[in-house]
Amino acid sequence: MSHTVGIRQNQKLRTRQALLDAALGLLEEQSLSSLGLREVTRATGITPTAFYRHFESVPALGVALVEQTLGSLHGMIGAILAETGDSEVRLDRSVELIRRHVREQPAHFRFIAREQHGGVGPVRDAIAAQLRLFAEEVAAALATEPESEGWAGEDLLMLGGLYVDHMVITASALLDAGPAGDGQVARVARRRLRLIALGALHWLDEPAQGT
Amino acid sequence: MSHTVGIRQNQKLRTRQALLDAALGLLEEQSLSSLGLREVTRATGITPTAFYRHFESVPALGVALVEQTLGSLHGMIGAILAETGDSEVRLDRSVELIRRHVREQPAHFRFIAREQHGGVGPVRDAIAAQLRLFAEEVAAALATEPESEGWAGEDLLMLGGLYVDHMVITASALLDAGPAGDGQVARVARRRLRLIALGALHWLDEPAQGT
DNA sequence: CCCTTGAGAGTACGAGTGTTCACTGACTTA
DNA sequence: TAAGTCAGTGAACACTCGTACTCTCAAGGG
Repeated sequence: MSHTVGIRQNQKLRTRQALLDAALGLLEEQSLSSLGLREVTRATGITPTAFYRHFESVPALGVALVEQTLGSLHGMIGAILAETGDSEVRLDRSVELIRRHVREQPAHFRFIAREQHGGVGPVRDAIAAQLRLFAEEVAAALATEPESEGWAGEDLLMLGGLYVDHMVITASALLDAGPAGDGQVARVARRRLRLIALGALHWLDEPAQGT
Repeated sequence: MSHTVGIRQNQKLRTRQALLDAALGLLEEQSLSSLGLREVTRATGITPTAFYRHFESVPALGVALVEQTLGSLHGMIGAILAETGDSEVRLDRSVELIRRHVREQPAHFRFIAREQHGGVGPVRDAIAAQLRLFAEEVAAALATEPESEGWAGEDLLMLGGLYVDHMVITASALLDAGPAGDGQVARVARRRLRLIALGALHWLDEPAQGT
């Protein structure tokens, strides 16, 4: 039939995914700018030349990896913020959710943390674009809540970015701590978020002044 | 005389510094894990072999670079926090100070931002150690202020770390924005810090609960 | 059923890598 | 001033790297 995916196309996708997986594994202990094309293909089990059938370069593979890693997390934000309940409880849930994700897929988070400021321009840009998107999603979610009444759009985006940046910091700290010591990290992360939420609660107490 | 530095020792220090400077320059567009020993010596103007007279490896050079870069900033924190005046004014001064430093030595800050989560373990550790030291210095400075009365030591450290992490984020954002667009970045950074300070102000409003 | 397509193999090339070695020659010190 | 120290040299080692070729051969459309 015409609509079947096709054995061939299917196999190509599997190889492509194998390349991405192998690269992610290798990136646990080095950064993208030092990752060799041959190294990736060797770990995948294909010839160096075959790499070009899937990506035009290693940076291009990096960008694909960013989109696959962060793209799958977009639903998460809505899910957290849609939860009803005390903001305190919600923050605790958020931290716990991050901890679980970091435990389950450490390599993905390490990759993002590492390449966010890494040496490969296109990958940095791809990550920055995704994180900006996250910040906007958080800002949009916050806007629907009663506590955000009277907030300027710019300030909502500022707060969204603040939360997103902290999620990244937290993920990175959890990675560094490892499964053994991430309890303490999560504890501090909760307090940090609580302090920020407290600041947001009193943001409109006095009229904004200055710049 | 016996106490003169000596032409020889002096020249050695100059070459060592030339290696550090050359490396820093090369690291503006790549990360340490992809920086070659030959590349550095070529930019310095010495033979690859001579590198070993100064550092035992490229990662070791990276660690030296961290200490030189962050070590020189330790005085800064005390200077800012010792300032009297409104906390609002003080935060603005802090952001302005960072902006000036980033403008003057962009390569240093880019290096730290890049290698904080980079692929070279010893360098990551060196940066983490320095930043932890900064957080402790900030916490100690905060402890001397009347607003911090009643704060637990752990929470002071949490707040210190929060400030330090934000300084790093701000520096990185200033770099990405460039001299042209760093006004907007500084503006948002001020608001972020203001919100955090506001949260700290109300931290003791209600008794701490939970973990 | 044959013919086109395309993922992957295999080979080869020049360039770059970290590291070792014996060496030179200017500085230091006794 | 003679002996020793040591920063830097230059050649050679055994790699790895990205990329350009040609080639194979199974899948899929006419």
